[in-house]
This record gives sequence, C-alpha cells and structure tokens, in this order.
Amino acid sequence: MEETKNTNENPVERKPKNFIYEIIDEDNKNDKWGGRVHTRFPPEPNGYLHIGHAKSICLNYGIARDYNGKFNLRFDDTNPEKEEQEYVDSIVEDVKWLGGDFGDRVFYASDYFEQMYQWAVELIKKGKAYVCDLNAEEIRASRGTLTEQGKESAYRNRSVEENLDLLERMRKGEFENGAKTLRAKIDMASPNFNMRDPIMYRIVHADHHRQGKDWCIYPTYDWAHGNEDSIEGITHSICTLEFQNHRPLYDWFLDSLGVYHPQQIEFARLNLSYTVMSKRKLLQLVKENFVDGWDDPRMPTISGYRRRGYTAESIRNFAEIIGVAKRDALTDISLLEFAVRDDLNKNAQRAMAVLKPIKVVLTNYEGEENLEAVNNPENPNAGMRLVPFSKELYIEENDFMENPPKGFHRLIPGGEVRLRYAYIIKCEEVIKDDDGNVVELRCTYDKETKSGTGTSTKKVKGVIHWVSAKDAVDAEVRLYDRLFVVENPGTEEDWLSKINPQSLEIISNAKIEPFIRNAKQQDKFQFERMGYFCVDTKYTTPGKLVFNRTVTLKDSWKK
RNA sequence: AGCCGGGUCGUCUAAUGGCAGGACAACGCCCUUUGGAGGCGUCUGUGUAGGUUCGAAUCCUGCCCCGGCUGCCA
Repeated sequence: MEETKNTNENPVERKPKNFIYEIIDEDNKNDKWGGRVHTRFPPEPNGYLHIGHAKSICLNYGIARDYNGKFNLRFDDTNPEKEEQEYVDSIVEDVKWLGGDFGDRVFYASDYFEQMYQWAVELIKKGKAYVCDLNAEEIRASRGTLTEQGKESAYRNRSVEENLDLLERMRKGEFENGAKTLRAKIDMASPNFNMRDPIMYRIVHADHHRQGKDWCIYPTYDWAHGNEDSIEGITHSICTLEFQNHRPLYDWFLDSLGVYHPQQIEFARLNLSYTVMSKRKLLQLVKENFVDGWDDPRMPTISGYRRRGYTAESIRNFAEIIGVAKRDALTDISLLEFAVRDDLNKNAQRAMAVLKPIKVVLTNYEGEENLEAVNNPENPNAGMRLVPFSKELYIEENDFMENPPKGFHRLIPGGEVRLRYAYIIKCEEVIKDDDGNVVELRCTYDKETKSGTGTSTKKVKGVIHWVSAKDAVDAEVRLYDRLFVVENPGTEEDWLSKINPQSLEIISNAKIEPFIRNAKQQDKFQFERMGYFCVDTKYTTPGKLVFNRTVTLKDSWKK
C-alpha cells in the first residue's frame, strides 16, 4: 500500500480495478466532485477489526491512494452502550499496521453531535421530523409488515413549537430511556421499512466513552451516517450490501437538509470459509473463552492474523486477489493462505526445527563441525549461516517409518536419506522401549557425501531436516488448525458446536538450531519442510521461546 | 408475500453487443539437497426458456434460485 509512484498516470486511462473505480472514473469525467476523491473507513468501536474490515480498509484507502485523494478514519461512535476506548485503540493500531494511512484525519461521529442536533432542529422546522411518545413496542406494532403498510403515529402532527420544545427537553434529560424518540416524517406506507418514519434520536442515559455525560440523546445510524459523510466532505461513501435498503433514507436526510451530499455505494462483504465474521459472534468467542482473546491466532481478526505471523503485505495482496463486487460470496480460505505463503516464501529466514524429535546416533562419527546453510533460497542477499553438526542428532519422528508405504522416500530400516546441508546417513539399527516405541536410531554416515563438496555421486530420494542434540534450543511450538469444522459456520444454528476441538496443538519440546536463540517477538521463519512460524508476542518470555505456526507449507505428498 | 439487490470454472474475479480470460484449488509432467519454491501442461463455467441481432455472459420478456429488509444496533 505504500507505493505512491505512478501518481501522474491519469486514473481514467487505467483499467478500472472494479465497479467502484468505474463509478469514480465516470464521476471524474463528468466533474461531479471537481476531481476530488475522498473516502473513509467508519468502524464502530464495539469490537476488534477483522479480515472483512481489512478488505474495506484496503478498498477505501486504496481508492484514495490511486486517485490522489484523501482517506479518513472515522469512529462511528453513536451507541455509548457498546463502545469502549480499548476498541478505539485497537482499531487505530490495526488500520495503521495494515498500511491504511489516514495521516492526522482521525474523526469521531460524537464530535459532530452538536451539528447533528442543530440539523435535527432544522428538520423539525421544515415539518420533516417530530417527537413521538410511542414506546419501542408500540412503534414496532405500528410499523406494519412486509405486505401491510404501517400506521401513522398519533404524535405525528404535533406543532413545530411543541416538537422543538420536546426535543430540547429530551436533550436536557427530562425523560426516561425510551420514553420519547425523534422521528423523521416520511411515509408509513413505503414498501421500504427504512422510510416508515425512522427514528433519528433515542434517549439513552449512559456515559459515552468520549463525551461522558454531555448527551443523553444519541443519533441512530441512519440519521448520523450521512451527516458524518457530509461534514467530512466525503465523495464516495462505501459500505456493505445490507445498507442498500438504507440508501433512499441516506439520500432523503441529506436532500431534506439541503447539505453537501456524498454518494453511497455498496459492495459485498467478505465471507471466509471455515470462519465466522460477525462481530457479535467474535465477541462471544472471546467473552466465553472459546479462544484466548481477540488476538488469538485462530481468530480472523487483524490482530489475530498479526500475532499468528501474517504480514500486512500478504493481507493487502489477499484483498487485491479477491476483488470487489456486488454478489454474495464465500471466499475459500486457501486464497488467504496462498497470499501469506507467497509473501513469506520470498522473505522468511529459513531454519531447521524438529517439532517431534527422535534421537539419531551416528555410530561412526566423532567430533563436531559447522555446516553451511542457505538463509533463503529465494533471496541470495540473505546469505548463509553455520549450523553445528555432531554425533547425536534429532530428526522428525515421522521422517522415519519402520513399515513405510509405497512412495515413502525418507528414512527406513537399512535405508539411506540425506540430512539437509550435511551427509547421507544409513539406518543400521532401530532401538525400542519395552512398549515397542522407537526411541533411538543407530545410523552410520558416509563422509564422502558431505553437502556441497561434490565428492559423492550417490543419489538419494529423500532429504530430511535435523538439529544437533547438544546444540539445539528448546522451544514451545503452537500448531493451529481452522477454528471450525464446517465450511460456513456462521449459517449454522448451533455454530458453537462446530468449533474444531483440535484447532490448537501445543508442542512443548521442539528442538531448533541454535541461532534461533536470538529471535525477537514477531520474527518470522520458515522451518524447513514444516511451515512458516513466528515468535509469539504473548507467551514468549526471556527464558522461553514460543512459536506460532502461521501456515503449513504446501505438502504434495499424499499417503 | 411486498420492496431492494444478485446469479460466469470447485472458489474468487474479468470480459460493458465481437475469441468466455486470470488467480486460487485440484491433477499430471519437468526440475529440485525443503515431497517447499520454480517451470510446463491439463481439467472445469455464462441459472433457465424465449426474443432482438450478422453476432448476446452483456440488451428485452417470463420463470427459477440466492441474499438483505418488519432494532430506539451498525
């Protein structure tokens, strides 16, 4: 996202990325906004941002960047009962991390409350709004149904003076929660429910995380949102499909006020297979401890992916890959995994780590030596490192099979395999405990086969990783799997029962080559043949390294 | 049932009256001291029935299917 080059290129000449770019190109051609492009990302601070928000951030920020426009971060904080400063802080951090550059343009809907109030007064004066005494249940009952029109409120035709007086007293706190509302006077017969005299203000005696006790009436989304966009001079107000039915109301408020009127455009929200995306459900996973907080590496939150080892770059690329359209979609999680593998493959330092160790003793090897290993075959500039080698090693438990299936070309009794960057070894003896478990392999090495010397013509099919037993660093490794066992858990009645009981496996005795000792939080590695891993930010301590598996390597070996 | 929106490979997305293309996934081959990466290749699609047209994914009509809407949430 940070590239700003090619900004001289005329956007109209460029192939539009999606239907929203087409709209903007058209607007610019017609000089609709005087060439301005100004977008915004308007989260409510009632939870942490998830990957669906990332799509929206990339879209909105990307548009501003591509058209040399502006991008606002705006907190839509109109509901004091659900919003908290903790969420504000996390959102700021996540948007920045993703690369959504809002500069100093952080805004709060709550800062516009006075302006919105004045506009409400204007609407009353124009005869387009009224104070209604009906309670929630009465309003619901009078709204009608899908096929029947609603009934007009008995309070609909109060005088302007009475409405003005009542609204002022609502603001002063003279009435209980829910006792009165301010409603737009539109059309109780409209086939669109949103136009059946929607509520503009409700009475909520609650402390607001920023405004404290200043207000006890709060604007509803429909009343507030267009006002916010108008005040900020937004040109294209991009939101998700479920707001399509609200667009006539968005337009009605702004037209009735006669103020600056941005254009609302809707696109399909992201749904990802094997995950839930609703904030309500994510909140429940956190509150009821199904996961270890909002940034649990199994969560589809931005902070969860970050902690898991996803890069901002890979999430941006993912957003680019999936595109933007208006049809509902369930995006396969493999697209996201591809994006992160693609990035990490090019950039992650390689290391050898044995997750489930089994001891190998080289009966004909004495002494020790340091062997050269490539840090990143995709990047020659990453250089080389030295890996200690000695008589006693660990290899991966499942790189040895006593009774291998056809096509298995790793270590078997009497068979040979190459140790990556080292020698070819032969398994001479299998040592078992009383229960018949393999506990040690006695092997011989062929000193003519040292890696890189070209002194051997011997060829083996298999190459396995290893670590020197006395040099290895112990670490905890956390292996994650998808959080749900069904493709679309969000649509399941009993979605909590679809949680994958094996979504986390903790390995406490992994053995890693010694340079890993200096790894810092969030450092990313490819453990060769095992996958991509990063140092966990929550459980790593000075004395103990904890790694999260970001994603596996693609493994084409099938049993 | 009323209104609004939407239906293109298994998945996501292009083609805006003129060769249905790309990516992911899958599969095969080549290469490989990561069963990774890379290279090459294969497979698979316009919901349906009509109409307009030299020509339709695209325009028109009917039907079918999917999503959203009856919060003082956003």
